[in-house]
Amino acid sequence: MSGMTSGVCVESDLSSMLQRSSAPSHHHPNHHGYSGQGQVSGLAPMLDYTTEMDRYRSSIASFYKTNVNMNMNVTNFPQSAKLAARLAAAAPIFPPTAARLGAMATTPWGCHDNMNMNMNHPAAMFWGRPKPVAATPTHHPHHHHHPSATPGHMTSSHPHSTSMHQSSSSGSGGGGGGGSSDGGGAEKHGHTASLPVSQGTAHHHAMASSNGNFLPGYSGGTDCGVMNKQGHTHADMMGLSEGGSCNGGGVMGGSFLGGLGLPPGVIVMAMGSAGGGISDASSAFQMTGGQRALTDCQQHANSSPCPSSSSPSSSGVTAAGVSLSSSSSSSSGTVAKRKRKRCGVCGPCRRLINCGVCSSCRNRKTGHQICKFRKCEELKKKPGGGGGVLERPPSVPASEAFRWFF
DNA sequence: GTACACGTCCAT
DNA sequence: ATGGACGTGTAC
Repeated sequence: MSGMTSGVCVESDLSSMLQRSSAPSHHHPNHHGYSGQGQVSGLAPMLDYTTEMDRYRSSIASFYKTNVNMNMNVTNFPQSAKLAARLAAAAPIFPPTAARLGAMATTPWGCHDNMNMNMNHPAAMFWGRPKPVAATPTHHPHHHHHPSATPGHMTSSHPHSTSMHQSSSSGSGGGGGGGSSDGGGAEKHGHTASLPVSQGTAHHHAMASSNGNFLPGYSGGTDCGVMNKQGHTHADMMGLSEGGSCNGGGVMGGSFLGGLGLPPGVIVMAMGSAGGGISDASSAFQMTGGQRALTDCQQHANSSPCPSSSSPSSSGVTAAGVSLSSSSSSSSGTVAKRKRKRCGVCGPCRRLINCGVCSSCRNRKTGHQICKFRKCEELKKKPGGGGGVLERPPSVPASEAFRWFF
């Protein structure tokens, strides 16, 4: 951010300079100790110009760097990104609209920028054109953006740094277990590699950012494979993104917008599954999610295709997501605060074997914790999570279900 | 009863 | 803020 800020700042500086090129006085005494003193009134402008240009260039560079590293610079456009995401999620059938709206949302926002340029909007709008928000609607062609993953992905997913950490250290170890190798090592690699904006489609990032749930072991033949084809393994591959995964919304936007990608029919069908074809999705979950996949649905009761109705296994769980089980405390009217369960569909959940090297594995007896690499993404988040009714609608269900179709 | 794993507390 | 230890709920 600082880089961006400076970039903006410089830009204004430069523009102002250009406007009054001959003006000996500068309003940036900080940058040039002598400039403000008018000692070399004749050369000062020239020197300043040069230095300013240098700074200008470097700033631009840093700005780009920052943006790219920020995962499509979404963080710069949280509002629009969210909006777009929501729209996409809300009206998945018409992603173009959502996308467009998302883009629109961006525009005014940038224009609203205050004089302080806190948010660097001007700069973002100008320099960031190739990526950000536009990102939401534009480069969907290839990657699938997860509605929730988009905003704040980088930050929120950072908790992962932990696992990433481990993966790198234990690296092969983590994946070693199932030969899943977890791409721990490839992670960083992906980041640096995808820096250039020149890549027609910044799919690497988007992909990665949205993805996350994919452990190499599972990634085979899945939608996200697109990325693999690129030969890049993104940092988030370890299952970073919250509920990441190549989600439906993004995919749809992409396929519809770009006209490429998956057959519309398939997409529609997939989305339908999230709501109507629940059974399909759930079965998929069951297949790979493990025995608990079904019961886990209690977490997503709000928006997910919880197969509770069809799964007797989930004893005390109800469609409302509220525990009616006689067991737990719900002594009076207070909603029981049941233990959350694994979502069963995220990357970690789908992982079947323990790494055997993480602290949890090593201290299994005393730690009572599940392998770090198997720790459900959902459980890593705060329990409350703000209800997440709108914030991240179908983080797992819809998107995850979607995934199974590719 | 046992094993597993989530939630919480506490140390760093 | 992060990670470890422990209590305890849940499933078998």
